[in-house]
Amino acid sequence: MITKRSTINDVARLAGVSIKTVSRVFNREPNVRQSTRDKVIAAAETLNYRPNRSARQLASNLTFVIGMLYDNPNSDYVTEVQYGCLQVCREYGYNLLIHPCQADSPDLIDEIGGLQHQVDGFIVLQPVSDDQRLNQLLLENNIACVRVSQRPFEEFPWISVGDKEAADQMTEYLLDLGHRRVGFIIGHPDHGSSHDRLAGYRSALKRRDIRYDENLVAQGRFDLESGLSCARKLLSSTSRPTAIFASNDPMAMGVLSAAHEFGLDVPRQLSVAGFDDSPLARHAWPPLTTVRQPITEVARLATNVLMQQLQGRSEGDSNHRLQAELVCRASTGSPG
Amino acid sequence: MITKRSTINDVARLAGVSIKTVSRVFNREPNVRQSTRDKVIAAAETLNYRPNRSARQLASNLTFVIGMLYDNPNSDYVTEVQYGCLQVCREYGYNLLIHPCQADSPDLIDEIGGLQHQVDGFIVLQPVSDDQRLNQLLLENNIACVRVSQRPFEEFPWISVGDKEAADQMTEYLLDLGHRRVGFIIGHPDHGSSHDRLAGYRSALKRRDIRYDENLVAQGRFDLESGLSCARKLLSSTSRPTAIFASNDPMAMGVLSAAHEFGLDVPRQLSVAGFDDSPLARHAWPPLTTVRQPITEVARLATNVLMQQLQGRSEGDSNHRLQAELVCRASTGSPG
DNA sequence: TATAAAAATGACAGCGCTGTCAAAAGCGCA
DNA sequence: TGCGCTTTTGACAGCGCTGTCATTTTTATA
Repeated sequence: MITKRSTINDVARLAGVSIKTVSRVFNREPNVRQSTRDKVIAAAETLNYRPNRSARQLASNLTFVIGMLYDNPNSDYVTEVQYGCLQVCREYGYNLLIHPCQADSPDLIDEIGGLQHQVDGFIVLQPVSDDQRLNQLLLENNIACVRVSQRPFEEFPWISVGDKEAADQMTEYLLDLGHRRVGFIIGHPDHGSSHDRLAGYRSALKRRDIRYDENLVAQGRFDLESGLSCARKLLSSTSRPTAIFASNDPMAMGVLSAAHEFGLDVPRQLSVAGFDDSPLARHAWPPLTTVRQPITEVARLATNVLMQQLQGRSEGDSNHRLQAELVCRASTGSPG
Repeated sequence: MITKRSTINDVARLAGVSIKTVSRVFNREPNVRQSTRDKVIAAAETLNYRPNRSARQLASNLTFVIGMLYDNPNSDYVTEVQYGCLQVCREYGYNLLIHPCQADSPDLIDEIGGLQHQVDGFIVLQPVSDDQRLNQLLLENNIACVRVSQRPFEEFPWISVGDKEAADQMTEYLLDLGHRRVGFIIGHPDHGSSHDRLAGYRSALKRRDIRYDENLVAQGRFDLESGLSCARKLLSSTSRPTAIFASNDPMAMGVLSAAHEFGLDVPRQLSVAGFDDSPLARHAWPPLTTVRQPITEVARLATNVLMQQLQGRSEGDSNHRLQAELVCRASTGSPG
C-alpha cells in the first residue's frame, strides 16, 4: 500500500503551529523557541515527514544540487573524487550531478549553459577547469564554482596539488639513488599538470647541476600506449637512461612493458617511476614507485569551499594547496 | 550582468498563446498544430527559455532524476556503467544521481528510503541488487527499478550477463589448449556472479569428463591480495595446476605476481586467465586473457528499460540477457 | 449547408515550499 | 503595572509549472 507522502501542512497541523514555523525548524533558522522546535520535530517524526525538494527548490530558487564537470579518462581518479565530494554533499543535504564531458567539444559551452539552472554551483576538475571558454562562461553568468587546477582564473577559488614539488621530489629521489640519466615522459600537452610535472623534473636537475637533456625527454599523452612508445624511443637511444620517470601510472606501465621487450630487469637495469598511485601502480610487477595525490582530500576541500561560497561565506584567500606524497615501491633502485 | 531567466509566461506572451500550449510543446504532447508548435519554439529560442525543472517536478510529481545504487570497488566498472547510463539519461532529459553505498550497512534501508522521493526510479547494480531487504523495500513502496543481477526478484525487470556461459567458455578454451589441471579462484562469496562463474567452470569440466578437484579451487574475495594468496596455495600443492582461471582481473593480477614469486614463466609454465577485461588486464605483463562484459550495453539497456517503465510501457518479458565475450591475450598458452 | 465528432487551445487551481511583512508574545526596567 | 524593546510566530502571496476540464476551432460526414 502506498501511503501519501506527508507535507509541511500535515506536520504544522499535528504540531499546532504554522507551516512557516515548520519551515524554520527544517531550515535551522534562528528565533524558534526550543519547545516549539521539539514539538515540530516530534510531529515530523511521527509523520515520517521529509521536505519536498522540488517545492523547496522552486520557492527558494535553489537546487541543492552541485554539478561536477570532468573529462578524465582515469576512472580511479574520477571515482575517488566523486566519493569525497559525495561525503561532503551529504553533510550539507546536497546532491551531486555528475557531468563527464569532452573538453574539446564545441558544444561544451551550450551543454554547460543548459546545466547552469539545474545546479547551485560547479566543481570543475582538470583539465576542463583550464578551458578558458568555460571559465569565461562561468564568470559572465556569475555561477558559483570551485576549480581544481594548477592555475588561478580570475577570482574563482581553486584547489591545487603541488605537482611540481612532487615531481621535483621524485626526480631528486631518483638522483639520490645514483641515477644520472633520468628519462622523463611528459603527460598530455593540454593538461596543466603536465607542465608542472615537467617543471618539477627540471628544477630538481637544475638544483643538482645536471644538464637538461632533450634526448631524455619524450612527449606522451597520459595513456599506456604513449608511455610504451616513448619508452621504446628513450631505450633505443645510444645513451639510454637508467631510470624513467613517467608523468602518470599508465604511462609508467607502458615503460614497464617496454622494459620487458628490451629484456631489462626492473629495477636492476632500469628504474621506473609513475605518478598518481592508481591501483594499477600497486598491482604492477614490480609494484610501482609513484606519487600519491590526496584525491579525496582535494574533493572534500573543493566541495567544502563551494558550500561556503553558496552560503555567502566566501573566504579571503581563494587558493588551497595540498601536497602530494612519494610512494616508494619496488620499481626503483640504484643503477647497475 | 545577470538577466533574469525567462519563464513559460514570457514565452507564451511572445508566441501569443497560453502557457498551457507552451507546456504542451515542451512536453511533446500531441494535439498541437505544427504552426503553433513552430511559433512557440521560435519564441522560446529568442528568449533562450529553459523549463524550470523544480516547477515541473513540483507540478507533475516527477523528479526527472534516476538514482544509481551500487557498491562496487571496481572503479572502471562503475565509471563505465555511469557513462552508459548517462548517455540514455540525456536522451530522455533525465539526470543521474549516483549513490554508492555499502551493501552490508545497517542504515542502507533508511538511506534509500530517504532517497526514494528524490528520484523516479532506480538502477541497482550488483551486489546491492541482491540485497533482499532492499528489494523488499523497493517492492513494498512500489518504486520503479531495474536490477542488474544474475537472478530475478519478483516481477522486477533485470539485466543479466551470461557469467556462467562465459566462465564455461573460458574453461573450455583452457582445456582446448591442452591443460588438464585448471585451477580456479572463486570470487567474493556475497557476489551472485561468483557462484555463476564457478558453475561455468564446473559445467565445462563436466562436459569434458574431467573430475572436479577441490584442491584446484580456492576461495578469493575479488581483490588482488586474495588472488595472490589463493595462487600461492594452489601453486604450492603437490600437483600444481598448469593454468589458473581467476574470477576477476585483480585476482588474476595476484596470480601473475605469485607466478613471479614461484619463478614461473607465464604462459609457458603457467597460463593465467581473468574476468572483466579491466584496463588492468590490458596493461598487465603479459597482457591478460580475460572475459569482456558488455558493461556499457548493460547500462544503456538498464536505463532504457527503466525509462520504458517510467513511461508506463512495461514489457512482457522482464529479463534481458547479454553475452560476455572471451578476450584472448598473451597470458595463456599450451602447457609445457 | 448543417451537425456531430475530433482536434486544438485556454482558464485556472494547486503542487509544497520560502520570503516578506505584520502581529503577538515575552522581557527588562522604571 | 505599563512602556519600549526584542524575540517568536503566523498570514499570505507566489515561485513556474502541469493537470483538469471547459471552450473554441477544425474536420469529417450526412
